[in-house]
Amino acid sequence: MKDIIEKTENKRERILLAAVEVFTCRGYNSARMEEIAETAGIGKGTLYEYFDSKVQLFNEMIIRSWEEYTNSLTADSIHELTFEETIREIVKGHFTFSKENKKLARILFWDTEIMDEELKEWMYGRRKEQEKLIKQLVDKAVAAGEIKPVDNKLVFIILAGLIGSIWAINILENWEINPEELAGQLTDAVMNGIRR
Amino acid sequence: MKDIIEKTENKRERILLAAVEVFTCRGYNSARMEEIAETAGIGKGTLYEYFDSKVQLFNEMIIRSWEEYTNSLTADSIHELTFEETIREIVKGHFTFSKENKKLARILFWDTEIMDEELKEWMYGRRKEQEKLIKQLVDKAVAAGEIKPVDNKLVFIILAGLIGSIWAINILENWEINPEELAGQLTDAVMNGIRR
Amino acid sequence: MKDIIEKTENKRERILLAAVEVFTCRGYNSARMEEIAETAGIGKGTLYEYFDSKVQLFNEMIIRSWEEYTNSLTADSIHELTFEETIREIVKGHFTFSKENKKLARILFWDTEIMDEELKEWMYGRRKEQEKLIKQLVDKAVAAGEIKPVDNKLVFIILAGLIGSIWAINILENWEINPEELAGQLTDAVMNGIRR
Amino acid sequence: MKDIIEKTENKRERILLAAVEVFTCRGYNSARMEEIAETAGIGKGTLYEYFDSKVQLFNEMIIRSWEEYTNSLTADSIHELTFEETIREIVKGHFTFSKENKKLARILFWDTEIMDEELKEWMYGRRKEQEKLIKQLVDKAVAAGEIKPVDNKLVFIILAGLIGSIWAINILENWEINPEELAGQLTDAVMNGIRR
DNA sequence: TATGAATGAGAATTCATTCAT
DNA sequence: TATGAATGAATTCTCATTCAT
Repeated sequence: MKDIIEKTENKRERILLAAVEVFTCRGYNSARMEEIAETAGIGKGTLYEYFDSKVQLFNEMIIRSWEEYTNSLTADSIHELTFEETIREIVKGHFTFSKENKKLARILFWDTEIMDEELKEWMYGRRKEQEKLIKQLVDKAVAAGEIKPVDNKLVFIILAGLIGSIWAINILENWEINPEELAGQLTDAVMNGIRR
Repeated sequence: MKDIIEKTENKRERILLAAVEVFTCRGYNSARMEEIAETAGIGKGTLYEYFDSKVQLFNEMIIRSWEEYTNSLTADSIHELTFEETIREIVKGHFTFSKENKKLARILFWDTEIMDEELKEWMYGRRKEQEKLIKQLVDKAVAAGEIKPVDNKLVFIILAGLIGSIWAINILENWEINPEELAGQLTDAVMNGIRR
Repeated sequence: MKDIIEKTENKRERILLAAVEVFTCRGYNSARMEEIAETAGIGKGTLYEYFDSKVQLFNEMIIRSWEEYTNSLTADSIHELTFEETIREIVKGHFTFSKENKKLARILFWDTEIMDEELKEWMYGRRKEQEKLIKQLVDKAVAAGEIKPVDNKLVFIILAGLIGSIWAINILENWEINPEELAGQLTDAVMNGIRR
Repeated sequence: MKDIIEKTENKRERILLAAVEVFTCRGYNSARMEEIAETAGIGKGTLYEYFDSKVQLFNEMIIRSWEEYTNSLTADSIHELTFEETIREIVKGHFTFSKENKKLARILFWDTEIMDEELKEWMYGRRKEQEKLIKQLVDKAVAAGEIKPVDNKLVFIILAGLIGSIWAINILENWEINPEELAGQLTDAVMNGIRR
């Protein structure tokens, strides 16, 4: 991480990278602006040339991280896949991201305490987008006869749940499982159920 | 809430109720001991007659709330139910509790950052208990031929995910859904899958 | 000490004994009224039935202890002794008291920080009394030709100094010396000097 | 004092000077960090840029003051003096320092209660150094036949006593005496005794 | 533009003292 | 008279933010 930060020329970029590092390690409240500055290799005062306040820096960091996350999810090929394949890809992508960015994932998906109203609203908007996307997928799959005519909101809940659960497993334990394999099993369970 | 606190005679109880109120509204770090005292209708110093520190008060509040939660889940009849019925009861119970204790539920199930090591360990133990319980249910159901010979850890993940997801939905929106109905639909999806 | 306190019937007395115990162990600032109450075997509120405040309790304790100290010094036979014998008795008496009441001695003779103006003045008066006494002894001895026609204030300084020094030695180290012997040596030095 | 502080450019220095002022006037426990800051003419937070805590500031102040004290004592010519002259110089030096730093002297030489273990040990070491020095002087003087073959510890006690006494006289009264004169008289008494 | 020394508002906690019982 | 639960003023220390250089 240090190397990446050091190599980055753009100051704003360096600060954001340092913010990820420090906020995820310490949590919002325990993170010190000074440490962020040090990690970015700049002076404390310089932070305030690029960001108005701690909370604004945090918000921008979250927004940036979220964009990285969604970029990592959206494969170009997604439109040509079946519903089942799509679900598998989404679960796998999320799991991979969570595995690589354990602590960031927690803040991103669960630490609502530290968010101010502005960020909460922004986050709500993003989640709604996700929800809409999933619902479209479901509706398309239902129309195509691929799955039962199930409530699309229900499917979203199930998927969001699985995804959250994966994070929890990921964070609380050190479960060494292959993203590919887990995605396959979960998708199978969702598609076919567990009844004999 | 105010009325309930005012009616409570026992001081320790009043403080714990006030703590739930303030910690859940503000989050741990933004919660002020003074506000908790005011909410409890007592002096600031009195808090410290009953609890050693802010962190201890928080921990006791969490532990107490968890116990209330588990008490609300465990129906006496659980041993006579089929696996499917049991799952439905668990989901319903969790949803009901989460609906009634929205903000508490977030802290209880997701805000692990603010917990100190002691509390984290305690919580981890409780979760392991839950996990064990679910796994036993799964194994029994598999043995009885009720469900496929599925990995019991996988089922736990799925259930924990659904449960977490319900909370998220619950908190982010004001989704007016009947616990009974939701529990039925989710259980059906888990049992039978969504494939046509 | 505990036994003595327990045996004492008079409440005021018990509190004063407990105050000596706690103030000398903890120092004024670290002493807690609650601990004094506990040591005295009474309720915290009861302290305030007998003493107006912490500082007043401290003052009364000091005054009482000082009286005990001076009582221990004044032998009845003092008027029949020579100057040299008197000095020896005073040094010995002080040393014995300091040995038995190490911590009390420090507070009594040196901890002026914690004294309020009232107590400081009282203490000043007591010291002046001592000074006057010594000066009278010196003048008498000079008149009797027992010692050189030395400035009586100087002798007081020397004696007070020796006495303070004894306490310091006493407290800082654990010097195992016989009061009798030390008194003899010091008195000899003072009387005859150290020049060969 | 105020002027000296105001003239001092170095912040650390200003704080130490202010600390002497406030700690000696109020005593450790009654001294407020805020008052020290005000006296130093800086903000409260700035104190903590230079010193970690109240106790650390106090310790550094003591150590610094002690060094000033010992520097003031050690004349270069001390090795060429006779024992009697040396004693006279030491007493005079101590008296001069005590006169100029009345309240500081009390804390430095007598207020051991408020010192934490670390500082107590440091102080104990310094005192042992002094003791060793005096003992060497005594042994040399005995060997040279300058004084009686007296116990060197006894002489240390006597000297330490005189020195302590001087402070006490100094602080409790406003005795206007010439250091030179007092040193002469005391040294004479110690050397020759007071017996006619 | 970059800096970091200086700041002071704000928070947890303590404990002498009060007062209803 | 005796009590101890309740109190809140007072204190240390933190750290985001500012601003002179």
